Amino acid sequence: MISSTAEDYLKAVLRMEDMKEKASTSSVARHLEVADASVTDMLRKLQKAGLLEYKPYYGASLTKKGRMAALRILRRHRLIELFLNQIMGYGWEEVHNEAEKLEHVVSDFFVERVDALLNYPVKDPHGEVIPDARGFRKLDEDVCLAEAELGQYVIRRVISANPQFLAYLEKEDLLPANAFALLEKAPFQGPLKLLRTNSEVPQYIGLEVAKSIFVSPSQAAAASNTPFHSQSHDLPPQPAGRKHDPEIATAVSRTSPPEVRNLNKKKEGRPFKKR
Amino acid sequence: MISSTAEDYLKAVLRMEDMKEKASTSSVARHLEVADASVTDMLRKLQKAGLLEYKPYYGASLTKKGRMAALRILRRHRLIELFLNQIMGYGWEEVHNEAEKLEHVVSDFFVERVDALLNYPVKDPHGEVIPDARGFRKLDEDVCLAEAELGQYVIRRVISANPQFLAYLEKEDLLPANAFALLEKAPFQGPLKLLRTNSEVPQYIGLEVAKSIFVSPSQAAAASNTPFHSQSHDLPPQPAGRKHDPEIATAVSRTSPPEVRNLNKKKEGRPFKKR
DNA sequence: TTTTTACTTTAGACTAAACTAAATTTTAAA
DNA sequence: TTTAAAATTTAGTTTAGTCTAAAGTAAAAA
Repeated sequence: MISSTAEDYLKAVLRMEDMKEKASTSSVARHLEVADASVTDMLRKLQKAGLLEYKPYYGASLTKKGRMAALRILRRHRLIELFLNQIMGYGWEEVHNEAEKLEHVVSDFFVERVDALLNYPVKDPHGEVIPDARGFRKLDEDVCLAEAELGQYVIRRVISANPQFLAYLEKEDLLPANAFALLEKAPFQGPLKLLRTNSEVPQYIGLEVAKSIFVSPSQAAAASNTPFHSQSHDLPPQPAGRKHDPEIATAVSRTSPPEVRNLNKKKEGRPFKKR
Repeated sequence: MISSTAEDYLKAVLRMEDMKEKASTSSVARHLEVADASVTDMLRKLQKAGLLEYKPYYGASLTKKGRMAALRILRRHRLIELFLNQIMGYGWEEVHNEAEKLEHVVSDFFVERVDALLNYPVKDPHGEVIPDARGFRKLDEDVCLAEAELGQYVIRRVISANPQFLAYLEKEDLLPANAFALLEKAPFQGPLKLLRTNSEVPQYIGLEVAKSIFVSPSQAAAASNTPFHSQSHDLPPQPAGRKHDPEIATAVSRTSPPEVRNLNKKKEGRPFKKR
């Protein structure tokens, strides 16, 4: 049995591998807000359990077994986030912390129930892809807005667990699946000038904000309306080399949208954001 | 902060006090399936925290503070059970174990969301009363079927966490709110002969089974249809002596029934029981 | 090459929650 | 009233997860 603490470590290593960063002791420590020494300890335990390879002074990398365990938690986390948002009436900025707890506790039955209830969604409220039950996932091709050229874009995902930050983005209507034009980038870490599609007034956001937003170019009017279901044109061309990578899922067409309940949020009156 | 382990201890003591049993070290240990010595340890800690009075060799009793904490968990447990049953499509025999985990983990916001989603229910799927947010609860007047006289009854609650046992009761259609006549009681721990209202064939259940079922006499056709909402005639006459007992709730009339989703259960095909 | 800095590991200790075994207190029986 | 049995507490361990302080390693700067 993997403890929920261990699950958090695996998740952190997976996140870093996804970002193509080295999973060093200190970066894991920073992620989990524990002391470096605690990480060394745990990495050794996880290696003993066959969940990752760990070479002293060179950091860790997940084994197949560890990768599956991490993807299992990632799936739970993202399904639960969507569940909280769509069924329980949470705001998108509120889902992360609750999901962080539930993901370790809930039964597999619960998770599969949620999956069915939401009609087998492919993305969570932040635009992140939900791995399927076997750990497959189709990763979007996107770029960080902070590094993007001028042009037309669709927001793919937003990487942040900070409720205030997410609430700000919601206020600015910078949510996954929304389209906009990047008009200007001021020099010297200056702000970006954006124009949302179907909006007249341009808006300005700081570079730090842009660093958390990932986008893909929107050719013509191809922008998808919902972040929750894949469109076939989302599929990147299958790269040639990697035949059996469990994370490149075969395209599955999914149908009807999830049954969305229109609930109000806790500070009543504020209507539930329709996306 | 009260640990979830501590919460389990408080819940166990509350259950015993409800049953008018002494909360002795060994009985708590039996309930929680831990060693007696562990209980001694924990009771002392809980006393230090002001949650219960504990006299060595004579057992424990909850303080006001401890009682509130225990009722809070009880409320969570029962709301979550109903939530799993009504919204997540769990069978009534499946809800207990999942609720046992979730009750410690979920935020207050989640609990209040559930309460609202279920339209402020007063009973859980087993017929147990759900304390309100301030710890008030109106306890049903019921008797154990094993000790009941012959006559007409309504099932009030079923006390068991055993899924097989609960599945058996479901098969026999002995569920909270169902009405029946007790026709015979065979001597020497013999079986009971019942006739369910609107049924032709009598059924026989063992005395052990009857010990888990709590009933109240049904005068005429006064049987309530749903276990989830209080009927004003459920209210027992307010006892004279105890003016400020926080557990005797003032009667609150509650309206529309909860929105029930008709979901199928996991071993698909088996339709969700309508009550 | 040497030194400094940043990162990593080791060692030792702490807390919470559990356990077992032995000692003590209470209760019930002779 | 004494004694045996049952219940409870005490004492000493164990395990998981964390910490701090000190020491070691690697890489960058001088």
